[in-house]
Amino acid sequence: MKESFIENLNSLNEAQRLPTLHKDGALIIIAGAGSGKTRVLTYRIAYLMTQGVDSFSILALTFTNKAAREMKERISTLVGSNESKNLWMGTFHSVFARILRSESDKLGYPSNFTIYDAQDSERLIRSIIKEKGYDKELYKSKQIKNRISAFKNNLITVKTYFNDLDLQESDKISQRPKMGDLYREYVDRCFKAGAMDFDDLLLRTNELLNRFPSVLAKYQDRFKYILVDEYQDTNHSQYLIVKILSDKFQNICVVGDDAQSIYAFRGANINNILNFQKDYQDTTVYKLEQNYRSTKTIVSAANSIIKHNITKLEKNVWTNNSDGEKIIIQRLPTDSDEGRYVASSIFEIKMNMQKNNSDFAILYRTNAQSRALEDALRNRDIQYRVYGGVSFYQRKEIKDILAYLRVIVNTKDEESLKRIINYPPRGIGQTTIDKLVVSANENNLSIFETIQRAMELKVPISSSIIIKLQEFVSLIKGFIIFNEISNAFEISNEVAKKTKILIDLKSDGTPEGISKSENIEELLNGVKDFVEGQRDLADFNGTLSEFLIDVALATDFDNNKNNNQDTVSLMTIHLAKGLEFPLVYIVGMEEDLFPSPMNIDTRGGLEEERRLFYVALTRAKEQAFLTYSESRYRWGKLNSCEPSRFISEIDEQYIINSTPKDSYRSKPIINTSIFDRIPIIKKRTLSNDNLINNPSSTKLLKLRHINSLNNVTDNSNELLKKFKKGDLVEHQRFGKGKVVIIEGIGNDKKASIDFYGIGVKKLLLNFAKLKIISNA
DNA sequence: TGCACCGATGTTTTT
DNA sequence: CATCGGTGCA
Repeated sequence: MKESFIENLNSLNEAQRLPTLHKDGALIIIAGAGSGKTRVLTYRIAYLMTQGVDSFSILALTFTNKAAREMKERISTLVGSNESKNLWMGTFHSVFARILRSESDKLGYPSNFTIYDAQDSERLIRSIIKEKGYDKELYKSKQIKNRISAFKNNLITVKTYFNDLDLQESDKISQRPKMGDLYREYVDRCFKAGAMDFDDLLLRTNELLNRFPSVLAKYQDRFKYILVDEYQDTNHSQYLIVKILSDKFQNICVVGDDAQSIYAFRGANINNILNFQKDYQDTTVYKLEQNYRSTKTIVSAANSIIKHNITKLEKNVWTNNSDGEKIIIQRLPTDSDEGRYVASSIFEIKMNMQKNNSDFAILYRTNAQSRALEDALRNRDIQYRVYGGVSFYQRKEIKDILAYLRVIVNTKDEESLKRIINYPPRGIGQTTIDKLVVSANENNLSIFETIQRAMELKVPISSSIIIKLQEFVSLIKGFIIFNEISNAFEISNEVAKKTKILIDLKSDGTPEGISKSENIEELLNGVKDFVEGQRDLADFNGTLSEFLIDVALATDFDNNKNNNQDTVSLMTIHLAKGLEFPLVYIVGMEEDLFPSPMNIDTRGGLEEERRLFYVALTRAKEQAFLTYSESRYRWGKLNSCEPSRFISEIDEQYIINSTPKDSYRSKPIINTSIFDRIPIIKKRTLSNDNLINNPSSTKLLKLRHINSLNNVTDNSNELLKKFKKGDLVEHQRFGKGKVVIIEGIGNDKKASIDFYGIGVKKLLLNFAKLKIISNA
């Protein structure tokens, strides 16, 4: 084992090997994009273990659970799975949720505390605002939630808030004098519900470590070596946890890249990495500057972008890789054209260069942009997977089942209880729930207790409804008993069956119902996998409460369904951090979108957007494509757009700016995609000498030919083909209107029509009863 | 109380 | 455009 590991060490370069073999003390590794920082972390942990450090004493904090899992796998191949079994690796949130779980009694929490996700928190805040009768225009639940989150991430407790006149003053100025009350009530209600939100997992950990010296000593002694990945994205709360835990041994290794700090909006403090040397005396600073991931073109282009930022650590990222292809910049008329362009381009590159779907990623600034891309990929029969967005666990039907499970584990969980008390409908309406909430708060009881004691508490509810409530209580109590003798899978199955949720959805006949029931079945499979997967782990039993913690902190990447399928990846740039793909499309390169308009008023905000662009571009190994549209649907309305300022910040020698003919903008888009008419890399063949010798570019020359073979046949009836932009039409219900745009193909062809006095409607031409009055 | 429909409203980014 | 909350009727 050891010999082969030493051999492996030789595969590291000098800059990587030095921090890898640096055993004790504080070290910071400034790692440029693609410089192999994960490798250094992995090898360093393995090295520590070969030096006699027990894996039990190592804590590694990563940014995603997926990163932790992968790293752990690699370590176990290096040193053996038995040796690495006890490593503590995971995100801040999941590691400290685990610790809190075993120490929660000290803080007055049940060990089965519920973890509220962002949606739960917001719902609770909304209902508090409503109960208190505050103006919901002034107190927007989302804003309140963000503010509370910011308080927590900066360790401003309710008490601190009320001791801080400046804070209170600033809320008064912004017309929210009740902010403090809301904050207090929210914290109170979470506590009563036995619930922690995401920020609590960090805040309460700080509380735990600061208030209980024995607990602190226990974990300080245990974690003799601490490693933190993506240190540039830690917030103040996380920073303090790391600081206090590492205080005893000071064996702390942080890895990060200030140029890739992109989470300021959730409290990430770039100063944590900039000031690391001040926090630990005798810090050794290492820099990884050689990029192994990308072509010279990508690396240089990315450098030319980040150069525009003032706040940064100096470093010089370089590569020995080949020049590679230039970055293609493509302008398009609309967002659906953008989708078609990307889909066609992927299709053709796949054909000509023997690429798999999984070699491609499409990155965007906002989740909402995925739709047009998905439509286009589906039309081309290209398999894809969208990461993030509304994740699996946030779907209504999933959250409903999970709400049952959460109540079973913790009956105080208010949000979950409200969710299921009348689902499926059992005659318990909003008024009843409101009365229960009021009574529960008056008597300092949970809603579940209040229901059971409704009579003696004299809650003004009719006896017939009380009976219904009792039935609900018995149902839940039955589940609780069942759960005591079952694993997570058995109880989940029982809930889905007994409540009839699964069967009702399945038999309602609608496609939505079917798909929902399938999702629930998938959830059940997931629980099963969880139970089976945990079996060999010593400190896990596959219980429901373990599963719920896992689920609350799971992201899309952790959902291992379809993981081995060959799909194009679609995700936001944020989610793409840490990943790499041979071919990357960055779409929506427009002002008012990227950079986000919310972030352009301050230098710091704009610089963060620029770092985001830097992250996006440096995901690409071989080639990057940037696209922007001249118009885009937003909130159902067509808006015109300008190219992003970031495009002009890229050094011109690295790009090919493909500008379509002026004429094609005005042409109606009918029957064929415009990309069947316009060769994708048209400009390349004309203007770029040094690409001619490149074997891959000769392959690309054939693209035009393939294009013509790939026209999509339009099987819609003849009449439908006649509609075009500008036509005056009449609809049975909406009256007269003008065709604004036509999109889609075949039976999917749609027309957006501006009806007089009604507005723009999008109609499926196959179904809409439309008559042409006059042609454009 | 439940359900169907309507209109208002909102989009950064996520653990 | 999609979701959500509110309203009004059975």
